[in-house]
Amino acid sequence: MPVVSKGVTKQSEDFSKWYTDVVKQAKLADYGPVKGTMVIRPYGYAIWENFQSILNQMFKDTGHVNAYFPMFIPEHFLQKEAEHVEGFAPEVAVVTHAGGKKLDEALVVRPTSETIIWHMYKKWISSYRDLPLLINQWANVVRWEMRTRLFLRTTEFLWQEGHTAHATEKEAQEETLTMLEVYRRFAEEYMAMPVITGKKTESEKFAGAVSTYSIEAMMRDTKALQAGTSHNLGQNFAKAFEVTFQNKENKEEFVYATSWGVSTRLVGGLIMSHGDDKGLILPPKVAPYQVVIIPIFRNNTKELVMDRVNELVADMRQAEIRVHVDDDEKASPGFKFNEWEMRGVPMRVELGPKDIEKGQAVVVIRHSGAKHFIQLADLVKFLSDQVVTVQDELFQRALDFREENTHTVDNWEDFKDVLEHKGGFIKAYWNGSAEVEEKIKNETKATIRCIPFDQPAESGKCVYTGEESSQLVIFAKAY
RNA sequence: CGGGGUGUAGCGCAGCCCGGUAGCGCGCUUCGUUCGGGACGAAGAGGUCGGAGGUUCAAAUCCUCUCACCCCGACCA
Repeated sequence: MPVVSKGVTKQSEDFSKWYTDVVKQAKLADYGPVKGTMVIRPYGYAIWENFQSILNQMFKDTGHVNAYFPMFIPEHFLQKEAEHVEGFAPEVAVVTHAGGKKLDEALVVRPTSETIIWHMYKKWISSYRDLPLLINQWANVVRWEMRTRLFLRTTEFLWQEGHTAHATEKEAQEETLTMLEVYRRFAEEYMAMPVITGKKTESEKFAGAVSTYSIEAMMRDTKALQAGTSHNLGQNFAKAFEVTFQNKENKEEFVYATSWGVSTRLVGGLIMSHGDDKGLILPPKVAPYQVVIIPIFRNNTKELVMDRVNELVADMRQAEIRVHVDDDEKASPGFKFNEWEMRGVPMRVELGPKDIEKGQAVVVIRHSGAKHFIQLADLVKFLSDQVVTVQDELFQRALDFREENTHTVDNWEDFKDVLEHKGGFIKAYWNGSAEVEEKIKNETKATIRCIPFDQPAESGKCVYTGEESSQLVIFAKAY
């Protein structure tokens, strides 16, 4: 027999390769024919759909409604906000020809929708009574990035973008932080992915924003992933698009804005937060299948086993457990065990004639490998409990991992040493200078991920200059 | 845009240096035996060798041009 590679590359060998192997072998996504594009396959899309339905409810619970704006934007719209155009111009795709002829004005394929949305908001807002306007859209956007990676950075990606308009600066700031908190809860409670919330530095903020906030997660190679952002846009877009309203005092004023978004990048974050050398590990709350049943039978025991399996499936569905039965007779049980472990299903139930004789089933937990023999009568209850337990354990495990790989340093030598030999997040004081931030980036490739909300009471010394500084920030190499 | 690589069956690759009948593994189809940690046997199907041009009696192989994708870097809510 020739040596055939089975499974995925080990994380310790080549994390990047591991990631690509998992995405492809677990059938989450595939490369599209155009550079940087991605086909999201049904199993990957099912994860995204779970994200969508949970987030959508959270948006509605915070007062937002959905709408849809066109993907084509007149080129001059983008130029109305100076910082915005500077930030996005290099990466927009532009349509110059359509309908068989050259267009009078080229059309930009949206890299984000602020401009077209604020063009419309101008028509819709005239009084304080029209505010706040709280709209979200689920859409695709296109950014012509030079380097792409499946889910993490693709030429076209799916996301949601919230765009809100407010009468006061205070309200806009509250909205910005409310949505960041929605993202934090989603990441931690559903994706089991611990995140650090904080503010972006001036150089890292969104093009056109007054301030940007983000949630930052640590991947299993200890690199950082910006998993969601929320921007306070101040009056920048209102001024660019002349969106004013009359306040209660009958005075005309520019509207205050926010925007916030998360994308299919979150799927990449999910993969890299929990996976191991066997492949994907999915938290139960967002897994397409929470349980996979592997029936084990021969011809003469098929009916016996499948009857029992069908009963169990009905009971599990009753209990709202997402269950899949792999009754493919072409593949052996051993093959299926490996296959579904690689695809990250949180729990596996094995049921064969021997089990039925004993009135039990074998349950194996994906992330721990723990094996349980459970009486059939107790099975649904056990699995329901495990949905919660596994979810908690995955979060705790990811949190422990992040803490183990977060280092506090107070001088430049240690900073370089830790970054080179240990990696991970570095907590250090920073004097607030963009110049210093830039130097650190150039010398080490580490960037300031955020200025965490969670700040110590006392000040410290800037890790680069030694100056007394009040801000403790998170440095890391990032995706 | 710079550096490196790869285009040959659905996927992964060999063949190219040294021109002469296009091959291997996996997958796929059919049948049978299997089935509790990646089963086995037998019989099959499947190819404009990325594209264009050139050299030659003859090109996957040599030459020229070209296109695409991947990796590293620069760049990047």
